[in-house]
Amino acid sequence: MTAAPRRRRKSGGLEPSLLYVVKQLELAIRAHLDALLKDSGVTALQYTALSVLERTPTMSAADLARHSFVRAQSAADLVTALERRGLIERAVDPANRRRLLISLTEEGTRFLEEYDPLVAELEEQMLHGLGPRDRTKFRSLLDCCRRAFAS
Amino acid sequence: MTAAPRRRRKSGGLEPSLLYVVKQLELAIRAHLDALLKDSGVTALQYTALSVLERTPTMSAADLARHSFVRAQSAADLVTALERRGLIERAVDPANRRRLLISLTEEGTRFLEEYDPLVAELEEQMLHGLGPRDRTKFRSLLDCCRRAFAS
DNA sequence: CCTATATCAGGTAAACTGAGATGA
DNA sequence: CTCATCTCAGTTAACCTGATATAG
Repeated sequence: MTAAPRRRRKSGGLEPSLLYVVKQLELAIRAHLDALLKDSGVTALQYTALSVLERTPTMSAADLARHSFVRAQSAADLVTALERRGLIERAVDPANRRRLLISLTEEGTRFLEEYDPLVAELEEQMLHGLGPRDRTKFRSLLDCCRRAFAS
Repeated sequence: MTAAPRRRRKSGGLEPSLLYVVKQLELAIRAHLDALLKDSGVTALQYTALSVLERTPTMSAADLARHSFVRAQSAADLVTALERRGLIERAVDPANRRRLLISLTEEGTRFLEEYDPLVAELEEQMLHGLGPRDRTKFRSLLDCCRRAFAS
Protein backbone atom coordinates (compact mmCIF):
# COMPACT_ATOMS: atom_id res chain seq x y z
CA MET A 1 0.00 0.00 0.00
CA THR A 2 1.78 3.10 -1.26
CA ALA A 3 0.27 6.55 -1.19
CA ALA A 4 -0.45 8.42 -4.39
CA PRO A 5 2.01 11.22 -5.11
CA ARG A 6 0.64 14.56 -3.99
CA ARG A 7 -0.55 16.71 -6.84
CA ARG A 8 1.00 20.06 -7.59
CA ARG A 9 -1.20 23.14 -7.85
CA LYS A 10 -0.97 25.87 -10.43
CA SER A 11 0.42 28.15 -7.73
CA GLY A 12 3.40 25.82 -7.39
CA GLY A 13 2.61 24.87 -3.80
CA LEU A 14 1.64 21.36 -2.80
CA GLU A 15 -2.01 20.42 -2.64
CA PRO A 16 -3.10 19.99 0.98
CA SER A 17 -3.88 16.42 2.00
CA LEU A 18 -7.48 15.31 2.21
CA LEU A 19 -6.93 14.60 5.90
CA TYR A 20 -6.12 18.26 6.26
CA VAL A 21 -9.05 19.51 4.21
CA VAL A 22 -11.46 17.46 6.31
CA LYS A 23 -9.96 18.97 9.43
CA GLN A 24 -10.29 22.49 8.04
CA LEU A 25 -13.93 21.98 7.21
CA GLU A 26 -14.62 20.58 10.65
CA LEU A 27 -12.88 23.60 12.19
CA ALA A 28 -15.08 25.95 10.19
CA ILE A 29 -18.19 24.05 11.25
CA ARG A 30 -17.21 24.13 14.89
CA ALA A 31 -16.44 27.85 14.82
CA HIS A 32 -19.90 28.59 13.43
CA LEU A 33 -21.59 26.17 15.78
CA ASP A 34 -19.82 27.74 18.76
CA ALA A 35 -21.07 31.16 17.69
CA LEU A 36 -24.59 29.85 17.25
CA LEU A 37 -24.67 28.21 20.69
CA LYS A 38 -22.68 30.89 22.49
CA ASP A 39 -25.57 32.19 24.60
CA SER A 40 -27.33 28.87 25.10
CA GLY A 41 -25.07 27.62 27.88
CA VAL A 42 -24.40 24.44 25.90
CA THR A 43 -21.13 23.75 24.09
CA ALA A 44 -20.90 22.46 20.53
CA LEU A 45 -19.84 19.08 21.83
CA GLN A 46 -22.76 18.91 24.25
CA TYR A 47 -25.18 19.85 21.50
CA THR A 48 -23.76 17.08 19.35
CA ALA A 49 -24.28 14.57 22.14
CA LEU A 50 -27.87 15.73 22.58
CA SER A 51 -28.57 15.34 18.88
CA VAL A 52 -27.12 11.82 18.98
CA LEU A 53 -29.53 11.01 21.79
CA GLU A 54 -32.35 12.49 19.73
CA ARG A 55 -31.64 9.99 16.98
CA THR A 56 -30.85 6.96 19.14
CA PRO A 57 -32.68 7.42 22.43
CA THR A 58 -31.35 4.39 24.26
CA MET A 59 -27.66 4.71 25.01
CA SER A 60 -25.36 4.42 27.97
CA ALA A 61 -22.39 6.74 28.47
CA ALA A 62 -20.14 3.90 27.29
CA ASP A 63 -22.14 3.60 24.06
CA LEU A 64 -21.74 7.30 23.52
CA ALA A 65 -17.99 7.01 24.02
CA ARG A 66 -17.61 4.23 21.49
CA HIS A 67 -19.75 6.19 19.09
CA SER A 68 -17.45 9.20 19.39
CA PHE A 69 -13.97 7.68 19.45
CA VAL A 70 -13.31 8.94 22.98
CA ARG A 71 -12.63 7.21 26.28
CA ALA A 72 -15.52 6.35 28.55
CA GLN A 73 -14.28 8.88 31.09
CA SER A 74 -14.47 11.73 28.62
CA ALA A 75 -18.01 10.82 27.71
CA ALA A 76 -18.84 10.61 31.41
CA ASP A 77 -17.74 14.23 31.92
CA LEU A 78 -20.06 15.29 29.14
CA VAL A 79 -22.99 13.28 30.43
CA THR A 80 -22.51 14.63 33.94
CA ALA A 81 -22.57 18.21 32.66
CA LEU A 82 -25.75 17.64 30.68
CA GLU A 83 -27.39 15.89 33.61
CA ARG A 84 -26.55 18.75 35.98
CA ARG A 85 -28.02 21.16 33.47
CA GLY A 86 -31.26 19.14 33.45
CA LEU A 87 -31.24 18.34 29.74
CA ILE A 88 -30.87 14.59 30.20
CA GLU A 89 -31.58 12.04 32.91
CA ARG A 90 -30.34 8.54 33.56
CA ALA A 91 -32.05 5.40 34.77
CA VAL A 92 -30.79 1.91 35.42
CA ASP A 93 -31.23 -0.41 32.46
CA PRO A 94 -33.72 -3.07 33.67
CA ALA A 95 -32.04 -5.63 31.41
CA ASN A 96 -28.56 -4.93 32.79
CA ARG A 97 -28.34 -3.18 36.11
CA ARG A 98 -24.77 -1.96 35.68
CA ARG A 99 -25.80 0.20 32.71
CA LEU A 100 -27.33 3.66 33.11
CA LEU A 101 -29.48 4.50 30.12
CA ILE A 102 -29.57 8.14 29.10
CA SER A 103 -32.70 9.90 27.92
CA LEU A 104 -33.66 13.46 27.08
CA THR A 105 -35.74 15.35 29.62
CA GLU A 106 -38.59 17.59 28.54
CA GLU A 107 -36.24 20.52 28.85
CA GLY A 108 -33.72 18.74 26.65
CA THR A 109 -36.39 18.10 24.04
CA ARG A 110 -37.43 21.74 24.11
CA PHE A 111 -33.82 22.80 23.78
CA LEU A 112 -33.41 20.76 20.62
CA GLU A 113 -36.69 22.06 19.21
CA GLU A 114 -35.27 25.55 19.58
CA TYR A 115 -31.79 24.94 18.23
CA ASP A 116 -32.16 22.18 15.66
CA PRO A 117 -33.65 24.56 13.07
CA LEU A 118 -30.76 26.99 13.54
CA VAL A 119 -28.23 24.21 13.08
CA ALA A 120 -30.12 23.01 10.01
CA GLU A 121 -29.75 26.53 8.59
CA LEU A 122 -26.03 26.35 9.24
CA GLU A 123 -25.87 23.09 7.31
CA GLU A 124 -27.85 24.70 4.53
CA GLN A 125 -25.30 27.51 4.41
CA MET A 126 -22.48 24.99 4.11
CA LEU A 127 -24.24 23.09 1.31
CA HIS A 128 -25.39 26.22 -0.48
CA GLY A 129 -23.45 25.49 -3.66
CA LEU A 130 -24.44 21.82 -3.88
CA GLY A 131 -27.43 20.22 -5.56
CA PRO A 132 -29.26 17.14 -4.21
CA ARG A 133 -27.03 14.76 -6.21
CA ASP A 134 -23.86 16.26 -4.78
CA ARG A 135 -25.24 16.17 -1.26
CA THR A 136 -25.99 12.48 -1.53
CA LYS A 137 -22.58 11.86 -3.06
CA PHE A 138 -20.90 13.85 -0.31
CA ARG A 139 -22.59 11.80 2.38
CA SER A 140 -21.61 8.55 0.77
CA LEU A 141 -17.98 9.65 0.37
CA LEU A 142 -17.78 10.70 4.01
CA ASP A 143 -19.33 7.43 5.13
CA CYS A 144 -16.99 5.43 2.97
CA CYS A 145 -13.96 7.14 4.53
CA ARG A 146 -15.27 6.65 8.01
CA ARG A 147 -15.92 2.98 7.44
CA ALA A 148 -12.41 2.57 6.05
CA PHE A 149 -11.07 3.40 9.53
CA ALA A 150 -13.45 1.13 11.36
CA SER A 151 -12.23 -1.98 9.57
CA MET B 1 -33.50 29.78 2.99
CA THR B 2 -35.17 26.73 4.49
CA ALA B 3 -33.38 23.50 5.19
CA ALA B 4 -34.28 20.34 3.33
CA PRO B 5 -36.28 17.88 5.44
CA ARG B 6 -34.06 15.22 6.94
CA ARG B 7 -34.34 11.88 5.21
CA ARG B 8 -35.54 8.80 7.00
CA ARG B 9 -33.44 5.65 6.96
CA LYS B 10 -34.64 2.11 6.44
CA SER B 11 -33.95 1.47 10.12
CA GLY B 12 -36.56 4.09 11.01
CA GLY B 13 -34.08 6.45 12.68
CA LEU B 14 -33.23 9.86 11.28
CA GLU B 15 -30.28 10.28 8.97
CA PRO B 16 -27.46 12.11 10.78
CA SER B 17 -26.77 15.62 9.52
CA LEU B 18 -23.83 16.20 7.22
CA LEU B 19 -22.36 18.51 9.85
CA TYR B 20 -22.32 15.52 12.14
CA VAL B 21 -20.86 13.11 9.60
CA VAL B 22 -18.00 15.52 8.90
CA LYS B 23 -17.32 15.72 12.62
CA GLN B 24 -17.33 11.95 12.97
CA LEU B 25 -14.84 11.53 10.16
CA GLU B 26 -12.57 14.17 11.65
CA LEU B 27 -12.76 12.40 15.01
CA ALA B 28 -11.70 9.15 13.39
CA ILE B 29 -8.82 10.87 11.63
CA ARG B 30 -7.62 12.52 14.81
CA ALA B 31 -7.78 9.29 16.79
CA HIS B 32 -5.58 7.54 14.22
CA LEU B 33 -3.24 10.50 13.92
CA ASP B 34 -2.86 10.64 17.72
CA ALA B 35 -1.92 6.98 17.76
CA LEU B 36 0.55 7.45 14.93
CA LEU B 37 2.26 10.40 16.64
CA LYS B 38 1.99 9.07 20.17
CA ASP B 39 5.70 8.47 20.66
CA SER B 40 6.96 11.40 18.61
CA GLY B 41 6.45 14.03 21.29
CA VAL B 42 4.35 16.07 18.87
CA THR B 43 0.57 16.35 19.07
CA ALA B 44 -1.74 15.97 16.08
CA LEU B 45 -2.39 19.69 16.12
CA GLN B 46 1.32 20.49 16.16
CA TYR B 47 1.94 18.12 13.29
CA THR B 48 -0.80 19.83 11.32
CA ALA B 49 0.80 23.21 11.93
CA LEU B 50 4.16 21.87 10.77
CA SER B 51 2.66 20.52 7.57
CA VAL B 52 1.02 23.87 6.91
CA LEU B 53 4.44 25.49 7.23
CA GLU B 54 5.84 22.89 4.86
CA ARG B 55 3.41 24.01 2.19
CA THR B 56 3.49 27.75 2.86
CA PRO B 57 6.87 28.51 4.41
CA THR B 58 6.35 32.19 5.13
CA MET B 59 3.76 32.72 7.83
CA SER B 60 3.44 34.60 11.07
CA ALA B 61 1.60 33.18 14.07
CA ALA B 62 -1.29 35.50 13.22
CA ASP B 63 -1.46 34.09 9.69
CA LEU B 64 -1.57 30.61 11.14
CA ALA B 65 -4.42 31.62 13.42
CA ARG B 66 -6.55 33.02 10.61
CA HIS B 67 -5.81 29.94 8.58
CA SER B 68 -7.10 27.70 11.36
CA PHE B 69 -10.18 29.53 12.64
CA VAL B 70 -8.62 30.07 16.07
CA ARG B 71 -7.62 33.15 18.04
CA ALA B 72 -4.13 34.51 17.68
CA GLN B 73 -3.38 33.56 21.28
CA SER B 74 -4.19 29.91 20.69
CA ALA B 75 -1.87 29.83 17.71
CA ALA B 76 0.82 31.55 19.77
CA ASP B 77 0.72 28.73 22.34
CA LEU B 78 1.24 26.22 19.56
CA VAL B 79 4.09 28.15 17.99
CA THR B 80 5.80 28.57 21.35
CA ALA B 81 5.65 24.83 21.97
CA LEU B 82 7.11 24.00 18.57
CA GLU B 83 9.82 26.60 19.00
CA ARG B 84 10.83 25.21 22.40
CA ARG B 85 11.02 21.79 20.85
CA GLY B 86 13.38 23.12 18.17
CA LEU B 87 11.21 22.23 15.19
CA ILE B 88 10.61 25.80 14.08
CA GLU B 89 12.33 29.13 14.51
CA ARG B 90 11.16 32.69 14.15
CA ALA B 91 12.80 35.74 12.71
CA VAL B 92 11.66 39.30 12.33
CA ASP B 93 10.06 40.01 8.96
CA PRO B 94 12.40 42.52 7.29
CA ALA B 95 9.42 44.06 5.52
CA ASN B 96 7.45 44.53 8.73
CA ARG B 97 9.31 44.42 12.01
CA ARG B 98 6.26 43.71 14.13
CA ARG B 99 5.80 40.34 12.41
CA LEU B 100 7.75 37.24 13.36
CA LEU B 101 8.01 34.89 10.41
CA ILE B 102 8.04 31.21 11.21
CA SER B 103 10.22 28.70 9.42
CA LEU B 104 11.05 25.04 9.83
CA THR B 105 14.42 24.21 11.33
CA GLU B 106 16.51 21.36 9.97
CA GLU B 107 15.18 19.21 12.77
CA GLY B 108 11.64 20.20 11.79
CA THR B 109 12.31 19.25 8.19
CA ARG B 110 13.75 15.90 9.25
CA PHE B 111 10.73 15.31 11.46
CA LEU B 112 8.37 15.80 8.54
CA GLU B 113 10.48 13.58 6.31
CA GLU B 114 10.03 10.84 8.87
CA TYR B 115 6.33 11.26 9.56
CA ASP B 116 4.83 12.54 6.31
CA PRO B 117 4.99 9.09 4.67
CA LEU B 118 3.21 7.53 7.64
CA VAL B 119 0.49 10.15 7.50
CA ALA B 120 0.17 9.61 3.75
CA GLU B 121 -0.40 5.92 4.47
CA LEU B 122 -3.12 6.86 6.90
CA GLU B 123 -4.78 8.94 4.19
CA GLU B 124 -4.44 6.02 1.82
CA GLN B 125 -6.22 3.83 4.35
CA MET B 126 -9.06 6.33 4.58
CA LEU B 127 -9.41 6.56 0.80
CA HIS B 128 -9.01 2.85 0.26
CA GLY B 129 -12.44 2.37 -1.28
CA LEU B 130 -12.27 5.39 -3.59
CA GLY B 131 -10.96 5.67 -7.13
CA PRO B 132 -9.14 8.72 -8.52
CA ARG B 133 -12.41 10.28 -9.75
CA ASP B 134 -14.03 10.01 -6.35
CA ARG B 135 -10.98 11.43 -4.64
CA THR B 136 -11.02 14.50 -6.84
CA LYS B 137 -14.75 14.86 -6.33
CA PHE B 138 -14.35 14.52 -2.59
CA ARG B 139 -11.77 17.27 -2.48
CA SER B 140 -13.92 19.62 -4.51
CA LEU B 141 -16.98 18.97 -2.34
CA LEU B 142 -15.00 19.64 0.83
CA ASP B 143 -13.55 22.82 -0.65
CA CYS B 144 -16.95 23.98 -1.77
CA CYS B 145 -18.37 23.56 1.75
CA ARG B 146 -15.43 25.33 3.28
CA ARG B 147 -15.71 28.27 0.92
CA ALA B 148 -19.44 28.52 1.68
CA PHE B 149 -18.51 29.48 5.25
CA ALA B 150 -15.87 31.98 4.26
CA SER B 151 -18.34 34.13 2.35
C1' DC C 1 -11.67 -14.91 37.59
C1' DC C 2 -12.51 -11.82 33.92
C1' DT C 3 -14.94 -8.17 31.47
C1' DA C 4 -17.86 -4.09 31.09
C1' DT C 5 -19.62 -0.11 33.26
C1' DA C 6 -19.54 3.75 36.10
C1' DT C 7 -17.05 6.87 39.18
C1' DC C 8 -13.27 9.53 41.51
C1' DA C 9 -8.85 11.90 41.44
C1' DG C 10 -5.41 14.21 38.99
C1' DG C 11 -2.91 15.88 34.83
C1' DT C 12 -2.35 17.95 30.18
C1' DA C 13 -3.22 20.27 25.82
C1' DA C 14 -5.75 23.60 23.71
C1' DA C 15 -9.00 26.65 23.34
C1' DC C 16 -10.88 31.13 25.37
C1' DT C 17 -10.90 36.27 27.52
C1' DG C 18 -8.63 40.38 28.90
C1' DA C 19 -4.76 43.59 29.38
C1' DG C 20 -0.61 45.60 27.81
C1' DA C 21 3.60 46.77 24.76
C1' DT C 22 5.17 47.99 20.24
C1' DG C 23 5.63 48.89 15.33
C1' DA C 24 3.32 50.46 10.65
C1' DC D 1 -4.54 57.92 16.75
C1' DT D 2 -5.66 53.56 15.08
C1' DC D 3 -4.82 48.96 13.82
C1' DA D 4 -2.22 44.65 13.75
C1' DT D 5 0.90 41.81 16.06
C1' DC D 6 2.97 39.65 19.81
C1' DT D 7 3.12 38.53 24.80
C1' DC D 8 1.56 37.58 29.59
C1' DA D 9 -1.83 35.95 32.96
C1' DG D 10 -5.79 33.45 34.15
C1' DT D 11 -9.87 30.45 32.95
C1' DT D 12 -12.44 26.76 30.94
C1' DA D 13 -13.72 22.58 28.39
C1' DA D 14 -12.30 18.35 27.03
C1' DC D 15 -9.50 15.09 26.61
C1' DC D 16 -6.16 11.76 28.93
C1' DT D 17 -4.27 8.05 32.66
C1' DG D 18 -4.84 5.33 36.70
C1' DA D 19 -7.39 3.26 40.55
C1' DT D 20 -11.64 1.45 42.58
C1' DA D 21 -16.41 -0.60 43.10
C1' DT D 22 -19.80 -3.51 41.22
C1' DA D 23 -22.76 -6.33 38.07
C1' DG D 24 -22.86 -10.11 34.56
